[in-house]
Amino acid sequence: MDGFQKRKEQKKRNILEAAQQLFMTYGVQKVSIAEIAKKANVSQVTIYNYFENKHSLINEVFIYYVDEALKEFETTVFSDVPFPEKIKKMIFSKKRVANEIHHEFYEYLMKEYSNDGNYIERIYEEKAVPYFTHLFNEGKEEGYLNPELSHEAILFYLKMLSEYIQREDVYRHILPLTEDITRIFFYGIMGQD
Amino acid sequence: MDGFQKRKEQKKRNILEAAQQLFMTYGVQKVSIAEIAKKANVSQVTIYNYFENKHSLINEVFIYYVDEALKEFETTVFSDVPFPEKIKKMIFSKKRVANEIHHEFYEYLMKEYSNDGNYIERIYEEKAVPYFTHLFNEGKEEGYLNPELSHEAILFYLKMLSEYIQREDVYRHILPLTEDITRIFFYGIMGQD
Amino acid sequence: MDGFQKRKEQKKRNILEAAQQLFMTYGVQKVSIAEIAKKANVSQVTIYNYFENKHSLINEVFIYYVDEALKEFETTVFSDVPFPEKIKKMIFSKKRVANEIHHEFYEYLMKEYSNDGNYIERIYEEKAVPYFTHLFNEGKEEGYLNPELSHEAILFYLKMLSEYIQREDVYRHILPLTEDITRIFFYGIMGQD
Amino acid sequence: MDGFQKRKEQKKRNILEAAQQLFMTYGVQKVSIAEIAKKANVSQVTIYNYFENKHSLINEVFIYYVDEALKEFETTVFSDVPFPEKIKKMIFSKKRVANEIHHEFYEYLMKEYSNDGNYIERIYEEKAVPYFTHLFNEGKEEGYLNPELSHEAILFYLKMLSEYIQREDVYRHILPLTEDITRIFFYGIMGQD
DNA sequence: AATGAATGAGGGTTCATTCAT
DNA sequence: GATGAATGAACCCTCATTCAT
Repeated sequence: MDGFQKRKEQKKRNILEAAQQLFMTYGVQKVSIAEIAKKANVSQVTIYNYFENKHSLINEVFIYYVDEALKEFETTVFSDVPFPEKIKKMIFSKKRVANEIHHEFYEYLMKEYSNDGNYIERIYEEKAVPYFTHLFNEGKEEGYLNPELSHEAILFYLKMLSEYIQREDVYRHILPLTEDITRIFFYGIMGQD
Repeated sequence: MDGFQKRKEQKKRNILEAAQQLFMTYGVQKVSIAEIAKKANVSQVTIYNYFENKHSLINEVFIYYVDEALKEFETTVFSDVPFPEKIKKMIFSKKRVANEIHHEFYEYLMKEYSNDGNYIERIYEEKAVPYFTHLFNEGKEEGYLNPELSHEAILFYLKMLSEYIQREDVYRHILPLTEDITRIFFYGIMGQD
Repeated sequence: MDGFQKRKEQKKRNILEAAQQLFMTYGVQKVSIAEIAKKANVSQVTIYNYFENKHSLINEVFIYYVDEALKEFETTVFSDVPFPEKIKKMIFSKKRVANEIHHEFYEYLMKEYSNDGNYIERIYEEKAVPYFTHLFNEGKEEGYLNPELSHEAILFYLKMLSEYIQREDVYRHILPLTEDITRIFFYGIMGQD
Repeated sequence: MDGFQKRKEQKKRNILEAAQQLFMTYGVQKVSIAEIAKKANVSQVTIYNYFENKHSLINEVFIYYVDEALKEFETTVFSDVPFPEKIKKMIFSKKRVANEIHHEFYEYLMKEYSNDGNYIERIYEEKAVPYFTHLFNEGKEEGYLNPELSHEAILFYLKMLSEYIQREDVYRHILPLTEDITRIFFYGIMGQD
């Protein structure tokens, strides 16, 4: 890729990142193309040179986002730390992790253009699920996971937790509860005697 | 309250309910005043006669909604069923329960008009928290709750679970996992021997 | 129809007429909603309150236009003047006559929304054609029309002539030719001896 | 002209022809510079290297078009067929002939940039009119033309007919009427006894 | 109190045209 | 000379809100 292409890619990435930030802060619908253009320091039309329309942009932001999250997730899963640490990291990492798909994006795509969502979902199944399987098997071998539990149920909790914690309004409130939340995840509200 | 007032109240309630339904189906931003007016069989201006502006309407819908949820919650807490049943009901009831505040409403109010949210929050604290305390004490007495856990942490899980499950897209996928999810909530992913 | 309705109708007519004039002067595409609004002394949105979108407006202008032309045409056909006079009037009347459908309108509707055109065409066939038949029969009886000629061919000339003459740029140039043009229509370029 | 110049000329012609085709199919206004560039396989800027702006391009396309038509016209006029055949050919040739100037082009130039039109008109007068004179004299000599008729009036009919028939929507409908239309042109609607 | 009518502000999108390489 | 990238202006249309009855 020559310098020309490179700069183009860079600009596209700028737009994507500006859009991503704004989308996450204000929601997809509230953000206008004009705002994104301003934040990315380009004209509105430039955005249209890179993306067919707003929906395309949203879609690409979404893919960009999921890709980045997947990478981070992979790193965590194959890192050299004990199982509980991995779990903790996945739950509380304020950085986005793969098992979490921001709610509004998802709903938006699902509702408005239901077919596109499937594409995302497919990628997700193909890439993320194997990582989870790996992780859960590790957990079981080390005795941290009740082998009778279905992967789906555990996954459900993980997704829910990390997605929920991702939310600004939530995150602020639960920082002091970190320990207890982890405990509940591992031992339940009943705890162990 | 005379018949006049009564009819007036009724009309207001019509508007609130029309708005609520539309908000929940399409999201707050996607719903226009015109649509609400149509669904409530009134003119747009009539809505402005009852509510200062769209935000006021959203706010009142929100309050209306929380009130209804609180009532339902109260019924559950003081009902004559075992503790685990109550928990299950709170988590999986597809009907709205008080510990759950619909995501988009909440975010909307928080983000756009952060002061108003406090009002809601205050009501919430004053009414809902005591119910929770009652519930959790009952749980502890009956040995279902690890007394070392903070109420906040348990509450966090409850809210998260019920809110998350409320989502259409989630609900469909986790019905078969009901048992496991409850189990994790009570005993954690590690389970008990 | 009460005064309320009446004023509404009047306003709609204002918009239609403003639009019609602009369309005829500058062509359908060159005219913006803003211009029409300005000329009709209303806001842009008011136009959208009366017409679904620009295409709807064009369509209604078109119908309005055809209707008026039909009325005028009817008057001419059943008026108490000799056949050649009627023909002359139909050809040279700078006012629009029914056998003429402005080119750009027609092309626009045909090209962009080909189904709508059929509706117009149907009305046209049902209403205009009988008038023409009446006129042509009169012409034949009085010996002004070669009975061997098909109605279609004569109609073709009539439409063509009046539509063509309607054009500003053409009209200016052919005023002095009126007599000859009529002559050619009746007797052809060969003339009669 | 060296090979360099030649290639340059070729490129310019490519652009002109691409533009002409698009203009005739979709109308002048509907065609964007981007589309022309795509069809001519050049960049948008290249078009601006050859033509000052869109209007210049339209203008040159127009001239290009008239030139081609003139050539064709010349061929017809001086061809070795009887007068009536020439006339028929000029009227019904679906190929463009010189006495016809495509409506939209003409209107566009006349309306938007009325001064330029004169230039075209001048060329037209200087080149086309002599051909017509030649043709009409031939017609008179052979007894096909009423010598009392002004050339202008006959020309008017010719232009009108060929231009009108050029229109897609018209052409389809009048094919079966060819004979009658010619007859009317020669003998009028009254016919001859 | 209720409504039909009207509107200013703003959103997404397109286009002719220019900049920079 | 040729191009990819960038843009200001304009267009169609929507929406929360107000006016006038």
